[in-house]
Amino acid sequence: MARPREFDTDQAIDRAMALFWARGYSATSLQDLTAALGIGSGSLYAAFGSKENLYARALERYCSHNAGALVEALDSATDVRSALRTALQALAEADLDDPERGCFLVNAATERSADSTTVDRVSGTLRLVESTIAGALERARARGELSADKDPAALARFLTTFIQGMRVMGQARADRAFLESALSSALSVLD
Amino acid sequence: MARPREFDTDQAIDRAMALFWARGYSATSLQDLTAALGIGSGSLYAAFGSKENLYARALERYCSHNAGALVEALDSATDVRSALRTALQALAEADLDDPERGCFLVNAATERSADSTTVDRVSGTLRLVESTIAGALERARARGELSADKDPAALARFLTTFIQGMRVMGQARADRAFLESALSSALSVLD
DNA sequence: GTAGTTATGGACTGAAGCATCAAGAATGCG
DNA sequence: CGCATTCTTGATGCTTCAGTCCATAACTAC
Repeated sequence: MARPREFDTDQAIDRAMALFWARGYSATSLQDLTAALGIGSGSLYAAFGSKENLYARALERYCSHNAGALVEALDSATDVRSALRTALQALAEADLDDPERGCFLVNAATERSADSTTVDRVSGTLRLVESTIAGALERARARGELSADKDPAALARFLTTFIQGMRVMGQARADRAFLESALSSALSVLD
Repeated sequence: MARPREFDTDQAIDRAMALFWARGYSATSLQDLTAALGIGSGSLYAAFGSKENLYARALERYCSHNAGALVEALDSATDVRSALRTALQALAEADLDDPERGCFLVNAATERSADSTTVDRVSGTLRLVESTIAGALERARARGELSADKDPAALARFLTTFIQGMRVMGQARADRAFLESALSSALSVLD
C-alpha cells in the first residue's frame, strides 16, 4: 500500500540503546543517533517521534531484556544460592568488561530522575526484580533450602538494593576482588 | 593591588554544586550557572577556567563534605552498629526528602564515567568511605563488639557497596519502609 | 591623583542542538 | 500504468551551547 520502511525498527532501537547506555541521554546527540542508526533525521522522527521517545523505547528494551534474563534464571533455579551467585557474578563481570557503560537502568535512574516516564520504567523493573528474587527465596524456603526464620521479602529488598550498589561500584572502577568480596558478604545473609 | 573579586568563590561553588547535583553535568548550561551564581560568564571563566573545572570543584566539595561527615561519625563512634545505622538512615532520609537529586557522587559516577577526573574523585572518595568503615569495624572487633570471626575489611567493602545501592533505590523512589528493611538486612551481616 | 592590575558584565562568535519540511522515491492496488 | 500512501534524504530554521573579548570599573601602591 505504501513505501515500506527500509530499516529494521528493532535493530535501530538496539543501536540507540547502545548509544544512550554508553553516553547518557543528554550527551547523545541526534547526529550521533542518525549516524549510528544509518537513517536520516526525518525517518527517525517519523518512526519514533522524538529523542525522548526513542530513549524510552531503548530503556524499555534494556529493562525487559535484562529483567527477563534474571527472571528466567531464578524461576528455573533449583539451588537459589548458586543461581543468585551466578546471576550477580554475571552482572559484576559486565561491569568489569566495560566499566564505562555500567548498568543502563542505574544510569537512567540517576540521569533522568526528574522524568516520570523513566522513573516509572526503572521502578517497575526494580519491583519485578525484587518480586522475582522474593519468589525464588520463598520456594527455596519451602524446600528447606533457606532457613524458616528468614524473611524472603525482606531479603529480596536487600538483594535488589545491593545489586544496584554493585553496579555503581563497578562503574567506579572497583576491581574483581572487591566485587566478589562484597558479593560473598551480601549472599551470606542467606545463611 | 587590583580590583577584588565581588563574589564569594566558596559560595559560588556551593551553588554550582546544587545545580550539577540536581540536573547533572550535561543538562546544566552556562546560562543556568551564571544565573544561579549571579555572575557573568567572563567572571565565571576567569575564576574557574571551564565548565568541567567548575564541575570538578563542585564534586570535590561534595565528596569532602559528605565523606568528612561520615568519617567524623564513625571515628568517634563507641557503638559501631548504631553509628552505622544512624549514618545510613541519614542517607536514606536525604533520598526520601529529595529523590530527584539522589547522591551527587553516584550521579557523577554514572554520568561521567568516561571522565578520568570524575572517576578518580569518585573512586578515591569510595576508598575513603571503605577504609573508614573498615577502621571502625576493626576497633569494634578489638572491643569485642564485633565477633572475632568477622572480617572488617570484607564487611567494609560490602557496606560501601550497599550504600551506593541504597542511594540508587532512593532515587528510583523506593519508600521509607523499603529502605529501612533493606538497611536492617544489610546491617544483620554484622551479627 | 596616577599607574598598574585584576574583576565585571554582556555582547559576540561559531558550532551544535532538536525538530520540521519539502521534494522525490518506492511500494500496492485498481 | 497512474494513484494514493508512506518512507527517505538532507537542507533548513531557529534556539541554545560553551567560551572569548573588550570596554569599563574597582582597587592598591606610590
